[in-house]
Amino acid sequence: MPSSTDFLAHLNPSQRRAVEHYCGPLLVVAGAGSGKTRALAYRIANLVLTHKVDPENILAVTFTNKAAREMKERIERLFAEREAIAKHNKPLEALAPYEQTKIKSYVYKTFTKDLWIGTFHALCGRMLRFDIEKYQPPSGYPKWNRNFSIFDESDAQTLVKDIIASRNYDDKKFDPRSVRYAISNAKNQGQSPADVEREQSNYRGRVIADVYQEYQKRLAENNALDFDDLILLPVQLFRQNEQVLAYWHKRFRHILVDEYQDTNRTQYDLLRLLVTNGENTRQFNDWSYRSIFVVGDADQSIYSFRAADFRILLEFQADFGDSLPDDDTRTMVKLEENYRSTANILEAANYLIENNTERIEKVLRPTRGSGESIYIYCADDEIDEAQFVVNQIRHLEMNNPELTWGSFAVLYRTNAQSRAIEEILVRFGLPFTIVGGLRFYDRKEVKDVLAYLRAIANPADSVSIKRIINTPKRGIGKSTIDRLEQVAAQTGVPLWEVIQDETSVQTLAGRSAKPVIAFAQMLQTWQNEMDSMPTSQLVQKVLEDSGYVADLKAQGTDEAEDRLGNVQELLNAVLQFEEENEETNLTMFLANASLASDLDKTTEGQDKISLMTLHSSKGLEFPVVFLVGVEQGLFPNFRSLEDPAALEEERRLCYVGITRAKERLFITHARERRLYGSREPASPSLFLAELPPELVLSNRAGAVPKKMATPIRAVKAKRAESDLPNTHETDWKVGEKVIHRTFGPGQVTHIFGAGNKICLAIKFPGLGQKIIDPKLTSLEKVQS
DNA sequence: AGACGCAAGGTTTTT
DNA sequence: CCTTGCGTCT
Repeated sequence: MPSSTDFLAHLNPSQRRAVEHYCGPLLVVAGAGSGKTRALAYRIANLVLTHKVDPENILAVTFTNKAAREMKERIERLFAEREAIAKHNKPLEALAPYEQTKIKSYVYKTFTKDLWIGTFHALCGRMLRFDIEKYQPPSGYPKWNRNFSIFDESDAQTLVKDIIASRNYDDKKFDPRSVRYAISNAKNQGQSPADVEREQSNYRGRVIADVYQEYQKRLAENNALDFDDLILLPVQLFRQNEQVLAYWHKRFRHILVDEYQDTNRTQYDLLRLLVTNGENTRQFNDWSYRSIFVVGDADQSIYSFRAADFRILLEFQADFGDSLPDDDTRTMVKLEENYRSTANILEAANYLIENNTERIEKVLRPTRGSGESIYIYCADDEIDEAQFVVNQIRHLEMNNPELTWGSFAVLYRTNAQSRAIEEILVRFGLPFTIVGGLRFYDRKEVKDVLAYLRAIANPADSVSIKRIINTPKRGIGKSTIDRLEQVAAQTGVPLWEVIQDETSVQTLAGRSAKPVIAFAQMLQTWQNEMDSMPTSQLVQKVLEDSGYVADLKAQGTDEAEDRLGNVQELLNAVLQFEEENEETNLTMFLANASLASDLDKTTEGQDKISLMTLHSSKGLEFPVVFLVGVEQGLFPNFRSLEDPAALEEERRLCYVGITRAKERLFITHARERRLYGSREPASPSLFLAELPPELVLSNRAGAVPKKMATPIRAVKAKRAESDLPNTHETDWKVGEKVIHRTFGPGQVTHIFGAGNKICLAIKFPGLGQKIIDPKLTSLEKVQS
């Protein structure tokens, strides 16, 4: 009979140390591709299996919903495998489907159901559904209740804009975006409006504090929270209510946090409160049956603009640990073995990140062969760049049977850069998908339907009511809405109650009274029905009763057709949510929808070329990666050029990009780029100069003697490929001697491909074998 | 109340 | 260049 800890055998010593950690603090410094997700999943399994920890006592924080889902699946699989062996002495997949299902449902009921795994926001939202009514808001604010709405960024933005307008602040001086940003920042540092005013005691500080305070009051009046509140409110609640804190402290004895470098102050405060039960002592040391286990990589901290602070990671040992130096400490483990990328790619990444000052010393150790060189392509402009990328993809896909479209990723600094690439991909008819961009839940029609649902679940949500009161058109105009709202504000009665009162509506709305009353009645009917039918059924009813779908159908345009499709997709999302979760209700679905992101949908198995920003690529990996637009001012972005800390963050972003590649990495930059319409000259990014030259091939002048750096220009000149010298299969013979402009003399050992789509394997004395495409690199034949 | 036209502004964005 | 938002016109 295999022991319950058999799975530990596959781990390297560092991973094993991490996974076997039981009580006390542990910082796992995990480089890219070092198996950290695995370590997290295994440790959770090990806590339950070896240390008999009740799953209820485990809290695991991930950075995306997708990561949470994958973690759950991984743990479920681990348990199921073990269960299969224990019960039937066979691996899981050797069992009949019926037995497999039985085991999986047993595993779910006894282990994974009670684990709390999710993002900070999802987990805090869940805690608040229990305890938000115990929170005492500042005086003058109404209390929140468990049906609270979650306002997304655009809701928040609109609210700030309204407030700035209503208080007659100059919106030139106080751009709603930057004010919203300042408020968000304050919340993420745990600062109240008063704190903001104290810290910034000039006019601007006073205005921001004033808007912040009013903003918070309006959120309370709408029984709504923004993303930041989801974390901040539990922190404040824990500080004001010992019993509530004690409950959660006792419950979550083992806390695990992934991507710890991206934690902000408020999230840190939350963790600290949960771990220490609010003890003030700097050195908390009652670690019986308790642990805090964080995993992160300061070199991959790329969200400081969202108030993430990787110094929290750097300070972990001072906060929770023994503060001993690296070699002696028992509270830090480094995972440095990389299982993802070739040695060349890793060396380039290591070499680049060495240029940063603020970091924990760490190198990625390769476990694989050296692989291909990194190729840097200097393009004429963004169109040439896109052509190069697409040509390379077609060429590689054709000549490497193991590569499919899904093996390729194109990564860029800004979303706008996807355009040029898209156009060329469309022209060649290649399948691709753009990850990120406009979220499904941000589409107008989806937001409309969600606003209906929010208004039903949370009548206090006036923002949602205003959104839908005249959508579709019911003849309720702006002036009517303004009047109703004014009365609501002046009498302190929520908008929802004002429109419920027929006599008030009659006097206020005049001609529009009828439709307002009809709307209010419709809303009330839905509210009464909400608990007596499944959410999916309610949604269907709302879509019909409201006339929303009928209105879209009546429009009959292509756009309306698209929107109908999205509305249908939303209904599918409700159905799927009901299937995946045992007990669901409207509020739970809405919370889920508010916290969902475009990055959560799985792209695996789609077999499409992925286009995304560098930020979105974190945590992913691809056999072939193209890093495009690597130019000074674009990447690093011009806003970072003056600020050393910001520049280091850009460098980490570059590091993230490089380490996404498993087999091959291409980096491109253009001499000239269209920017807001005009053509701007562009120069290569300083990061290019920070890559080890001996690992890089390039068509650029400067990297090599000038006169030889020409062959790619020939492609540019629209010459047929067959016209290029020495690019056809028949031009080459195994054993031929050549001179490469970077590697020097070498000998051809293999010819791959056929016709003019070929690659040569060339052995360079002292450098080993490299695979070279004669179309991309100048090779001089040596007569022997 | 709604459509249309012009002006302004445009890093990244897990939640 | 392209999107978004606001203001004016009907």
